[in-house]
Amino acid sequence: MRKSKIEAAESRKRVLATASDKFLREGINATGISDVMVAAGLTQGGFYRHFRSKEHLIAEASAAAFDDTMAEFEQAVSGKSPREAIAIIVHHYLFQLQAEDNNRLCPLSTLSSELRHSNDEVKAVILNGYSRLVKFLASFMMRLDVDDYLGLASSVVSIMVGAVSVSALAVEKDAANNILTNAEKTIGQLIDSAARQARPA
Amino acid sequence: MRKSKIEAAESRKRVLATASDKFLREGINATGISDVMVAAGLTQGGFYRHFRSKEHLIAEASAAAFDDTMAEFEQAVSGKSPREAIAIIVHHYLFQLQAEDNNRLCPLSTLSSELRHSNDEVKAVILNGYSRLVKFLASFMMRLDVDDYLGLASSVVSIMVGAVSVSALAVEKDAANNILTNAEKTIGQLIDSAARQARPA
DNA sequence: TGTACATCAGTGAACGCGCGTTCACTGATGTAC
DNA sequence: TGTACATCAGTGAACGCGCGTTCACTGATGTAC
Repeated sequence: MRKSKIEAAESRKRVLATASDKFLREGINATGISDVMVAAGLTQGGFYRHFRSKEHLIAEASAAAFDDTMAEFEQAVSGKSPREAIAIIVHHYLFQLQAEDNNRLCPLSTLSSELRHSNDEVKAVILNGYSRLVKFLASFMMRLDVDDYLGLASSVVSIMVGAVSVSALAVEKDAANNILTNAEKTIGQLIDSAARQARPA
Repeated sequence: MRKSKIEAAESRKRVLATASDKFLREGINATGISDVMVAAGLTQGGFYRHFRSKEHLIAEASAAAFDDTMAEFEQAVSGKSPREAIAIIVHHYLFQLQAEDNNRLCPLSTLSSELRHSNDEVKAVILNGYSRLVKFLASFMMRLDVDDYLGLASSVVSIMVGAVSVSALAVEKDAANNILTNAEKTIGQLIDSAARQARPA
């Protein structure tokens, strides 16, 4: 039954990707080890060859989710102007649950309250992802000569996370879209006014 | 062992208040029926005299939490000018977890992702609470002649919810305060510019 | 290169535990006469 | 107003279930000679 090191590494990746997907889509508490392993084409007993505990899986799966999200963003904005890049990121982020190919959800919005009581390692992973997103947005704001680009980026991420979190609870689709559209508009105004403020010297 | 109707009603209220507090502070999944009942001075078997299921308790406890939050806000802003009122609400909301007497947390920030997979009744309660908060804020913005007061209020709530959600995951207190302070500053700018825009005719 | 043995990825069953829920019971309260 | 009975708030033990984790085992892979 033993598999080669290459196969084992592939198994690990598959488990991680499956877990990440299931955690984001169905929630951490609702997703059991057995669910993940079976969906990854293995049996639950094998889990502990790859991860010490569910807590460790959560940490690694969250990190992987951020990696994927950031990679997708980086690809989506390549060659775009700072303004376009920001608009693309914001739109992608806000409508991540509405998109048809919604295969990249962000743990910040989707798992926040479920992670509030996990250990510091997991929290650190999530906050690190938050920082990466803030810095990524801030880099484009800097190129727009925004004064406090880190502060603004932080607030923009807060709006996005809040809007996605709340909209995910809306039973009616219109209510969700309304929240997200408002957030997008407000962010647009924030960028405009910060960029305009900075321009005249 | 039977208690009078008055005592029974008091028991129910006590269970509800205890549940609300424990859910917000320790999480819904981490809080068992037995935890709630014992903390309320009863035994777990009695729970089902008052509530049909945990799901129903969650719905009622969330509604109660919103009632309390809104009641506290209304009291805190009585007699204040619209600008002051908004500033007070925003500050109270943002620093709800940092406050020493943090006995009134908002389910929107604290339970969002845990509630994403509950039934429509629970979701409706939460979204209703969201609407109340938005309308409450909007009422003061209207008095500041803000054009799209509902839209702005919606975005302000999104910022607040996002900032509190993310800050709750920060291991270092400075990081949390930074996120919250940025959010507060950005909201201030939004209000200022929306109120200024509206003034000149 | 071929052989002998150790390793270990993966299996499938079992374990212990805590959860939400049910239930038979108690005895004070409420109600009908 | 007093009495007899039904009601039902609360108790405490039990139930069934699913969870995270452990474990003995298998047999292909890796390694040492």
